[in-house]
Amino acid sequence: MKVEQAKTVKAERRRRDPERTRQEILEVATEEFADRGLAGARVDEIADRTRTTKRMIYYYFGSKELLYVAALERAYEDIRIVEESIDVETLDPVTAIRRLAEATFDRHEANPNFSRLVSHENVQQARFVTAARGFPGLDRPGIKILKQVLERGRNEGVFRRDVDALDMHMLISSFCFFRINNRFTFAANFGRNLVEPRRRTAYRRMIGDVVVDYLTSPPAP
Amino acid sequence: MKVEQAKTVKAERRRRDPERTRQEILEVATEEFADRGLAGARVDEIADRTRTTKRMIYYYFGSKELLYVAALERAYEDIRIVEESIDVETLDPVTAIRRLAEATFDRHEANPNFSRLVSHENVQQARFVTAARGFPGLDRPGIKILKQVLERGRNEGVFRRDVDALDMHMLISSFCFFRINNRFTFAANFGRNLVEPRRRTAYRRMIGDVVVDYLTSPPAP
DNA sequence: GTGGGATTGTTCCAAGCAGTTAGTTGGTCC
DNA sequence: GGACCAACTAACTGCTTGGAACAATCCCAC
Repeated sequence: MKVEQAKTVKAERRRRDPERTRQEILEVATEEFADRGLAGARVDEIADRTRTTKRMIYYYFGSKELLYVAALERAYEDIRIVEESIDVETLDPVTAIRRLAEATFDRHEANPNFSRLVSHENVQQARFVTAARGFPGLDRPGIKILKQVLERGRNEGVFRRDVDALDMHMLISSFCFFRINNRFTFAANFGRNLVEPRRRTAYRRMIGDVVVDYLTSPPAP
Repeated sequence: MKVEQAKTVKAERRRRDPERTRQEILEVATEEFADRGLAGARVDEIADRTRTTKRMIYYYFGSKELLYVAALERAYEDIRIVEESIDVETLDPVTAIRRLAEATFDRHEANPNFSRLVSHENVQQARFVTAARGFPGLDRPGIKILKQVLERGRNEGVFRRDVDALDMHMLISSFCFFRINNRFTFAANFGRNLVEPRRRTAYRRMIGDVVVDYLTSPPAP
């Protein structure tokens, strides 16, 4: 079915469009690498699922590794774009932090390939995230916003003082990441589908509650 | 250096010891698979790092995949052993849940290869955790304990009522898992080493606080 | 139009790798 | 002391796969 389609499209081509070819390779590669990792992915397979040939992959990206890095970079960019769409400044800190948590939650949900690529990276000790110097922005804008909100909360006396922005980011990310990334083994081990639409809202609220409850509790002596 | 050592040991051998050979293969394989995943791992490499040969791997385990499954199974067993060492029954619910969170935290810290293997599994959609039917115990004992503690807390009126044991397990695991598993990309992106001994205690307390604060807050209307 | 750089297609190869074949050795039981 | 078998070794095989060679074709500037 899919193959048939692909073939049909393939037939009516031979119009030049470098940008589109590049994009298409990148898209297929992202999926393939997310699926199987750098070692598991097959360049031939990527080529077959594209409207172009293996030659083009090497023409545009040079090597399998460089293609992988390109896919990684794109994934990081994609996930960062949504970041600043919240008008955090006008909200009270408690609502603001909840919104931020929910935004992270949605982002992970919308971009499952991101988690999987990151997973692969970690498994090989972030060899390529580290290697690609000048890697897109380091997520910093998101952290800055977080920092501001935390500070306002502390100044207003509603947030505890013993957490910083990176800790908060970690708490939020871990929950969102785990829910997407580990849904398979979780389902296999406990028979619960973490991603089920029915549960989505509940978990979204849950991470919001977790964050708010934690931040608004006084630290233990 | 390492190679030298290995060679020396290799020289003084040819004593038969099947059980030990099996164990040694399994140990090296666990590391190799955790490092590189099923696709990335090399059977030759595993053999080289053992005091035995590739043929033995096939002799004892049959195939690369079966060896992988064996390693996975062992990892799950290892992580489950520590589980019941807490005398949760005698503690008040708040302390008990904190202890449970800390135990999970310690377990992940002590067993980083577990997280990595699980990560690989998820990346390939838990093909093998699912395949190996009768997979060791489904973590259930841990969940049962959690359930009891939550129930007692609810009965005593200190815990909120809108969370169940699996949700709690997920919240706790996600934090502990992320800290170990994503430490590399986190360090690369934010320059913070999550695993640094200096921070260990802080994060251990943090997950305890998070859990307790969340559970003891009244749910939003 | 046409020359030449930018793209795309086809074919092949050498290395890498899972898995095998064919045999050897050590130990145990009689 | 030798028969038998589980445990072991080494060398090999054939397939897969990243990558490169070598053309062919397109299309824009002039």
